[in-house]
Amino acid sequence: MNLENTQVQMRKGILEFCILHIISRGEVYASDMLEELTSAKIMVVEGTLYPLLTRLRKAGLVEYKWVESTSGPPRKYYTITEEGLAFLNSLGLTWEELMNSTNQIISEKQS
Amino acid sequence: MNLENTQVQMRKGILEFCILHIISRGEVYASDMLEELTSAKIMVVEGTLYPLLTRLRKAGLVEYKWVESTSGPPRKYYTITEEGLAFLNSLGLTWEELMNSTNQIISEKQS
DNA sequence: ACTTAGTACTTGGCCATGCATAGTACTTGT
DNA sequence: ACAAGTACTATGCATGGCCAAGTACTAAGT
Repeated sequence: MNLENTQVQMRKGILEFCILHIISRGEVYASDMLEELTSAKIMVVEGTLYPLLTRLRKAGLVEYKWVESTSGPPRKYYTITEEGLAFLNSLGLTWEELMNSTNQIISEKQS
Repeated sequence: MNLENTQVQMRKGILEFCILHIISRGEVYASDMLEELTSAKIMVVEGTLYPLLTRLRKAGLVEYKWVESTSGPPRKYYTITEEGLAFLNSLGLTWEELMNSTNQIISEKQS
């Protein structure tokens, strides 16, 4: 029951939401996402991101195509699917509700 | 990869935060917490709450005392400890940061 | 007295997910 | 050739929410 562990738990589910959103804005590959997540101070490592992308693809929420790179191996560029967009919308609502609920609770004063 | 599942994931970690906060506001027992969480639209069931309370107690973040009830079996009334208060403060910061980070990402427009 | 219903708490096992770690494959620079 | 950098893959672990079943105590009905 340490702080770091709880922080990890808080990120669960949110990550999926954030990544779907990033992909929905245009073609990106893994390193793009890592960069954006890091700049938003959401720490993510490869070992988390890649399996998640695989899950999203298997669920039909995203697709990818191989694109040759001028430096290094080819990259998987991801795009969101129709189904992914619908899912993203639902997640947006869920996030809104969760934020409201939590803020409602922590704004209650001592009774 | 269904919606309900992701909603569960999003709640992870947040729950701990919410419950600690509720306890910090005064003595409560499990049903009080369930009621408040439900009224804030955070769905929680017994099988989730009781193990969590046990974890919090083992970690020294909360304490409880048995109190006789006029109707039904005695109840465990929980209070927060010094250590729990400190932990709660850290979680508050973490929640703030997570909200900011997530909102930063989902507010980015199509590039 | 016995049964039924309601309340409070407990326990064991399942599953999804983030993460650590190690490994593969390709390209470029020296 | 070799090293370094980049991109992706695979395995196994720990955490924690949830389901389901169970225990224990009290109060009300007959």
